[in-house]
Amino acid sequence: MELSKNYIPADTESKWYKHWIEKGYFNSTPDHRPAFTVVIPPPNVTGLLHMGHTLNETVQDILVRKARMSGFNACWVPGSDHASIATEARVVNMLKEKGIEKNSLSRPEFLAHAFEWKEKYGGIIYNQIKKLGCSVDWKRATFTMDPHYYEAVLKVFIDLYQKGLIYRGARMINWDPSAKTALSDEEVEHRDVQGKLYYLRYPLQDTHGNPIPGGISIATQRPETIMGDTAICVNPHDDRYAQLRNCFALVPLINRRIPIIFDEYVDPAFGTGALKVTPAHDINDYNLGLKHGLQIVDTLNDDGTLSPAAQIYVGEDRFTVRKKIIRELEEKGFLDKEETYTTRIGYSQRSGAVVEPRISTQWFLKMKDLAAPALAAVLEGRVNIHPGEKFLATYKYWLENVKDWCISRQLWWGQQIPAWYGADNFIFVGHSRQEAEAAYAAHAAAKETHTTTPLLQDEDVLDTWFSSWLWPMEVFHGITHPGNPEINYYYPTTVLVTGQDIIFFWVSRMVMAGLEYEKEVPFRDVYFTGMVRDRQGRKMSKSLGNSPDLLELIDKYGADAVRFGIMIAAPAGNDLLFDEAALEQGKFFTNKLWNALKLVKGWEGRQALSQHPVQADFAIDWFASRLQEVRAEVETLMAQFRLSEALKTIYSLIWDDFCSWYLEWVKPPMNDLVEISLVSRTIGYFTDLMQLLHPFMPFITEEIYHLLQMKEDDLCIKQFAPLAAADEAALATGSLLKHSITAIRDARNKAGLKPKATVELFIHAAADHDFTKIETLLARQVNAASVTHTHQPVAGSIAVVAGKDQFYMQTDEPLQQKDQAEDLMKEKQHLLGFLAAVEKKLGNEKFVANAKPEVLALEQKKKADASAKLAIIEQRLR
RNA sequence: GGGAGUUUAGCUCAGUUGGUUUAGAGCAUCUGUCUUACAAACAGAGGGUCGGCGGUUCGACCCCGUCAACUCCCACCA
Repeated sequence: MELSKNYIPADTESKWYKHWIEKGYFNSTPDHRPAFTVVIPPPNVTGLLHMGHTLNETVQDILVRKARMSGFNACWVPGSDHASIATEARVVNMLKEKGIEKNSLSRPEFLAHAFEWKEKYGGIIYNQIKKLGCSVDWKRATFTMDPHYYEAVLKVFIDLYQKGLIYRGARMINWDPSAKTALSDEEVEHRDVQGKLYYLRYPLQDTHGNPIPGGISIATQRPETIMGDTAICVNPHDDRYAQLRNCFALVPLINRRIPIIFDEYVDPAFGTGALKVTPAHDINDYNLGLKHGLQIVDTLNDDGTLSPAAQIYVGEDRFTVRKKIIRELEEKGFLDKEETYTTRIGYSQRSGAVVEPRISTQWFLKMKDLAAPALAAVLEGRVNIHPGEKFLATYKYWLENVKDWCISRQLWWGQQIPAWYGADNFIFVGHSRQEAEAAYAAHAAAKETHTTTPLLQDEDVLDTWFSSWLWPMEVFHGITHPGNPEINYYYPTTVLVTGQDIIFFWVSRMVMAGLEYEKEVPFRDVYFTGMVRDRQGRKMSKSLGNSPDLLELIDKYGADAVRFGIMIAAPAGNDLLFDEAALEQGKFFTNKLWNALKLVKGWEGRQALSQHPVQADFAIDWFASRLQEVRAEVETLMAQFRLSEALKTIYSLIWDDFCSWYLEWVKPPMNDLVEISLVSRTIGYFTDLMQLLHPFMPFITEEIYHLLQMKEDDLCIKQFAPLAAADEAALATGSLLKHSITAIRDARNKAGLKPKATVELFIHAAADHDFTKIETLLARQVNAASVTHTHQPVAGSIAVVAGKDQFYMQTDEPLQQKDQAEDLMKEKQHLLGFLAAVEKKLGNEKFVANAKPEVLALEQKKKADASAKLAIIEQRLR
């Protein structure tokens, strides 16, 4: 057996992963046990796991493994999302590289290419999830375009349509000219951009059509949209423009006559106080247009080029036109000036293109009635958000001000909208073409029309989130087969772990869908992980190149170290600053575990009965209690989702308590025989520690567990024994022992004793301190030839005051006591000051009157302890 | 513009209803040591006026006010 390893080798990792699957540990079927259900936030099917996913997946695996080991029927459902826009964009690019244009293909042909792509790249994500050790139930893997899922999405669409919640309407929407699709507000990212503000001079005409000299100057960032202007707007209280009532302006270059309108919306202080109104290309202008009954001139095509309505520059790209038109305006004297200006521009989150506000016919979902119960569920605590208050306000605000959801997308990759259109404004929404045709025929019969216009299905697909919001239900077929045993058993899920950035896209909408279709929230707890940033605090992004490759990291450090590194630095809900140094620490930790294993395994060949009758007894008792004490702490921390702290606690238990204290206390001298019970007890503790650590670092713990037990069918991943009570007295004595050893070592160092120098130790212990159990251990740890209790200072010795105890040491080696008097004086000063403060406090009537009894008792005890210590010090100084 | 959050050692963070915390941990730094599981270790050391100011209190990292810096979300003025 090779024990000196850096970290667990990759083949061992995959060996255990396979073994767990074979033994069925990841599988779940409904049974008598309570369920612990987690559904994975499905990653984009063609994506790669980035560090944000790694964090999320690790957190979920920790919770799931912990629950499984605690006796729950743990079920973690994996899956992936078809991610309509992002995936379609990638498929289109892939086809373009092959020289195939999307619009040269039929819809089925394109979908065939897309599914082929999905088969090829969809496995990458799953492979990464495996490498990370995620204990998901692979049999349940779901894709949001699986046949049953597809059906569920349509069913919900039809149902909501029939309930009157879905409607078709013309709206100003966010248009992505690159993907040629509408985007929801949430899919638009606003970024500050240095732009230019152009001041254009529009000629004016009075009510009779005569020119008014001078014209009017108007500021705009988008000179290419002037052909869509249908009014000039000024503030009615702006004296500068009061005389322009009923006058007209002429759009430069095309000389279209447009009215001057008055509205308080315009801020007189901004720009020139006059605004050009382009209802087709700006949401605010659109609203103004509605209010004032303005004409709408749409000067753009769906790909961002100018339409014939623009009259000039037709067919040229909007940004090219901007450059050209400015030149022309300048040449023709319409440009007054230009200035630099910082503005916020909307970008498509999916394609990166600059979003164009545009009027278009889309499908919408009314949100108001769905939002109210979803808000109530959270406010009433039926869904608990972690960490606490932080996201509650945002969630509340969004739901209270929710707008209707634009759910149609002009794409092919996704669930095609089950709506059919015929002549005579016939619209049918239903499950199949047959149904639609029957309805169409009936419609025609009723109207007595004999049209030959064919029935056409809506070309658009539904927004990806319109499928994702059913995720916690449909992974258990809850929509397609309501009330089936699985949905009844697993729903609501226990906890959702996701990034805080999709609280609106996904979390709130899942709550809505869950309440609508299961009459119950989809999850009890939501744990929001922070954003993963690099060590300079920058977002991880492809463009910065600061997002490390997960598989490379696993290759370099091992999956356990990656999980350790990412968890140790991830405070709940706060951003995580990713630093490879933390992964290194994880690797060092695994190394420490190997070394401890090496020590314990080394004992196996030299066991004997009763070689160390007394010496290790206390240590063994103490560690049993210490282990239970920390397990209880870890339970509490994990119940509060304070995973990072739980890991730190376990880390310290293993490194400090187990390795540095316990193993040192019980370790027999080299080549000595080892008592059998010590070996078995130590192995017992070690395996317990492995089980405690297992949710965080599954591979190494399983491997070490196996090497300690050497039993094929006994795995670390199994259920963990229930918590036992800790012996308080043993814990207190253990602290006393640690404390004493530290204090004595400290004094030895200060006295300049050699590390191996032997001393004689005299203890003057406080009344409530019992050293009898630990004297032998203490003596060994500090190289004391003998330990004696004394009631007198020992002449010519080194004295240590530690707490209420004092230790004296005598040695044959020369002592260097030079610093001692100084140290004691310092401590005396400090104690005097402290005592004065306590006495002042106890002398304060108001304090004594108001303080709780236990606080008062504490102060009394502090005073007594400090006085006792002071007495000892004074005795020494004399 | 509106809202939320953060600010404690060089870095990342703890600090639980204000009272043994004259503020703790890990990492990093420095100094020793290859000591019999472990130099990927062990033994030491240095490092903070708890963002600034003011207030409440016998007592404030903790409560209140104010200012500052940073982060995020929402809305968005041409």
